[in-house]
Amino acid sequence: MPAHLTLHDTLTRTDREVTPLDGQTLRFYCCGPTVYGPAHIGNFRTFVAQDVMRRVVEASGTPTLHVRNITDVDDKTIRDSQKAGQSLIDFTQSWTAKFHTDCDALNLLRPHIEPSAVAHIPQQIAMIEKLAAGGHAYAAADGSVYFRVSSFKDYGKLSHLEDRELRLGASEAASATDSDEYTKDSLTDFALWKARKPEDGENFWPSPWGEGRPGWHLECSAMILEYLGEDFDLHSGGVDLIFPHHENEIAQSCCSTHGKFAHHWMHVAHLMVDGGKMSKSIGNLYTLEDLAKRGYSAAEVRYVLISGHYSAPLNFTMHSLDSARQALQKMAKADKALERGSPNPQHSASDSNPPSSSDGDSTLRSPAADSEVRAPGPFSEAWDTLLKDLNVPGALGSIFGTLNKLKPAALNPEEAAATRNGLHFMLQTLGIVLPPVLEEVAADVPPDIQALAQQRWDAKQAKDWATADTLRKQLEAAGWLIKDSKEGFSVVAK
RNA sequence: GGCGAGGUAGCAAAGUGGUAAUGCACUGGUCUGCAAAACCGGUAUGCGCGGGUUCAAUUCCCGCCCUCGCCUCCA
Repeated sequence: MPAHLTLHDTLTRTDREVTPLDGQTLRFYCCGPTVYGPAHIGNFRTFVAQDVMRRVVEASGTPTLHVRNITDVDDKTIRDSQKAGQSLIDFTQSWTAKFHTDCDALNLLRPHIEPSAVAHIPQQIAMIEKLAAGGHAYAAADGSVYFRVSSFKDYGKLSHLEDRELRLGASEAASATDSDEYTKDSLTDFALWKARKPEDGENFWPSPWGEGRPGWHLECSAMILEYLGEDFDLHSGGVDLIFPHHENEIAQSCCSTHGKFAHHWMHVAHLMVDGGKMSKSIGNLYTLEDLAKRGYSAAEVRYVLISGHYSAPLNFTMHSLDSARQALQKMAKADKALERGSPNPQHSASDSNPPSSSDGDSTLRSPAADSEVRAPGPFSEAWDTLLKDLNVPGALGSIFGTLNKLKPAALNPEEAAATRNGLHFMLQTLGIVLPPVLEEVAADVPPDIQALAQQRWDAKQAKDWATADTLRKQLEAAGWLIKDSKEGFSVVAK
């Protein structure tokens, strides 16, 4: 199989091969969540795309070092922890735990390192000192420290805003009247260290410039230096982070080291809901919990999130979740047919795993559990498609196309086994966990329904079609479907 | 105003200089007493609009319209 993934690079605006600088391990950094509430599916779109990227790299034989931060100190975490009457640490830790629960449900591989901002204050202060020594930072009268954007000639290269003119829009007009902002030499300068304010409460740290807290952009630069060094393979985040966050990271890092910083930039487009942007006021900011209440599993959500190319906006709807459910069923059925057709079918995973969307991934059937899943087999077209800028929707289409062509039920044992291995390779790479096939047995059929169904079966055996049909309609009206087979019948919720 | 992404069947979404994957939905058939499942088919002469280049464009070029994002802390 082809060796390397090709990914679009935001900086050079070209598709480039993703290969490790050190020839061994792909080291990459993802901007993580700010933990002041549950993450929504838009946030998760980015994390899922990054997860697929990592899985593809690993599936192609390259180990990874995945670092993703937890932002646990900023205006929102401080504000909301105070509202909740909790310490910042307690507050952010509980939301971090929730984040992890959601990540597990979505079958996201845990980053190898997940550093938090408050745990790296000294590293951040050290970086500011370096910047100040190099003439890139200056302290304002109130004790805040700013980065002098004019001191970095490459500022704006990533976002291609180098020759932009600052327009004084509404938000800027507002911030310009903020006393904080008056202390900056230039409107474009950004905070490295924010002086302590009364509303910060207990949340401040000592520094050479007085008490305060680090600016948001700084944590990523400092933690990248700590765990990945001066330059590393790839940096990723949502498109909205290109400016100013990533631009500022580049400025901080390049000016405080001699490194080249990230060699590749991957940005994930936003998720839209019902054709528009998500917003709290519209009430379309869904969390996994919201969707679980509507009966949708995290696996179904994941499928929807990967069903559009990461670089293009994706429209999320309830119908897309229904569609995902059916698509997963289709895959699961194909998998089952392949399993039946394979020689020495192993213990049927689908039999041993209860249908559950709320359990952690450990109890779900994961192709990752199969030991010899290493090659795409008949799905090489899908695999090749995936390697071209992570074309997941193209790969999914190819997988179905291949399944349609192969007719899983008609393969000989060897072909079935090989096909199943290939399918699992692809599923594992996409992080798709197949659901149990919805069939026959419905555990919680009420006794009266069961009795009616039995009557219908008896009538059918007596070839009393009229009675049988009447009873079937009666059951359907009550919300139950009858499915007959040669041996008997089953009742399924409509 | 600047920068960026996108406009492909009812919905979603790939893709290509040579006439449109795939999933959902819908629909015809086989099978079934009838259904369900399964299997075999069908469903965009068309890819935002108008020009241009070309033997040939949805795919390249130009112009225009529309949607979305970013333009200081939002994945």
